[in-house]
Amino acid sequence: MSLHLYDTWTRSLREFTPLKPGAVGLYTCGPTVYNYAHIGNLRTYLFEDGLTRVLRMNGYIVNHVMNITDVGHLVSDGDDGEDKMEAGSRRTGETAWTIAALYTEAFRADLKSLNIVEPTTWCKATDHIAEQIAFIQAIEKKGYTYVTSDGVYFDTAKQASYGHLGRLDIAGLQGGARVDLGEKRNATDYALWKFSKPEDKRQMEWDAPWGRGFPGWHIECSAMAHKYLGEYFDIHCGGEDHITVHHTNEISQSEAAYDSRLSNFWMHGYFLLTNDAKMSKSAGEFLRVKLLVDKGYDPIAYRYLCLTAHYRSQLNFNWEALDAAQTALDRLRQNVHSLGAPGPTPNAGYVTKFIDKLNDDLNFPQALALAFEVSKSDLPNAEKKATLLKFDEALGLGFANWAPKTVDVPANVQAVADARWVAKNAKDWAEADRLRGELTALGWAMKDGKDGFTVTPL
RNA sequence: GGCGGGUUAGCAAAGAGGUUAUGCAGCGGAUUGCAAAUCCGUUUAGAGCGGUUCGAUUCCGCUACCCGCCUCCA
Repeated sequence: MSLHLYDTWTRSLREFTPLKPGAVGLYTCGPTVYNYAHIGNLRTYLFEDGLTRVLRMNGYIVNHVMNITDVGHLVSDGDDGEDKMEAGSRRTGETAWTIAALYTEAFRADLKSLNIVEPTTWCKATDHIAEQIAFIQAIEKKGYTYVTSDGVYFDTAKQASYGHLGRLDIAGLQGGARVDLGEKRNATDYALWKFSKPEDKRQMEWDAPWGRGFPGWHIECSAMAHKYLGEYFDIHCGGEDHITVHHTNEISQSEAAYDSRLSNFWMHGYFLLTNDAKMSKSAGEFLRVKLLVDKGYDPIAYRYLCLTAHYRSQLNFNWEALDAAQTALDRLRQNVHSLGAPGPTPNAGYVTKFIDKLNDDLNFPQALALAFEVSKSDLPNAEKKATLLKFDEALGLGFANWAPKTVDVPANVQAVADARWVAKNAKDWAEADRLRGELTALGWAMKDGKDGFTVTPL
């Protein structure tokens, strides 16, 4: 089947056809680099990585743009909280610029550890201040802005189309508003430009026609997506939380400036839950890839775990599930490795079936199940291997480069093992068992094979 | 308060109106001097109540519970 993707804009599955034949313009909302990414954040990037891999498998050239938010993202409460970068700076004593560089590098290392293909273009908000100011001016020219004592705001009441993506019920919103409006005219109005307060002594601030300050959060994505992908491109992605506010406002800005809803498809990855609650940076558990590694897991096991659930379902993380993923991954890799050299062509029937599953809105759980079916099938080894390597172009589990870990065996351990092998072959079971005990005491396990043995640390 | 999603076996999690999801764990067997690994087989399902249907875990309704967004957020 041809590629079908779920579009949040229409709330339905739609056939994907690129706006320009053969090429796909993709924008994915990147991290705010004020802290490390947790594995919940990374689930969304894994979903987007799966998407780009499937697009490429369908033969498209993907122009993937991801932003780095290094300014303007406020800590709390609507539009009057503290800037996250400045807060991070105060917390650590480093400059805001150093913080941004540090966490950007950490983020890229996390992506790499999960075998996520990097975007073709990275763009930083602070490198595009001029574009953002120009974008705000375009919106201003159309008459959608107003100025308060603390910034320039978008007047959402003037935009009849506002809120379609999130299916916002504006009246209902106002009834339950939890945030003080301040000088904002409407609950849904949002900041385009914020003025520096003299007492804040900001490290990141710029001159603009309305006054010295910094850009609002939503404007960076609209401005940079516009710059790198044009007024209307194929797919825009982010986490499910972006549906009602961030993406709604990106669309709002773009419709105001140049009458475009920015992207043909809007896709959203759903949250990772821990203990049946959202994992968040501001509260509760904060699991980083580093913690998984410290606990002895391969980061790819986390990737595997994410593949077992559909991107539009929330995934409930627990350690038992990660254990299961690690074990399954190890066995699958070992199996693929043991198949030897791949043949020239994968099995066409299985590949078609595989792509069909992925083309049905990225059904990775079923695609993965198919990988197990192939692994257990009676295809010749070379063809089986070629097929599974082909699958891995989408799965990204790194089959091609994986090999069992080789360990250096200390000479004394090797000597005991050799002695036990001799005893075993002489059917001297008492001696063989005694030497096995000796190896255990040394911290090593010995596994007998048909023609030899292996020793591994316990 | 408004809007949206969910409830599947021990755990995680899919599809499909009637035919084994899958993985991990468990259990049984083969193999092994014993182990380990591997292979084969296999037990546990679909919140409750009602409706539609020859047939529903799958469609519809109600109830209960859970989660997300509406506020920084992946």
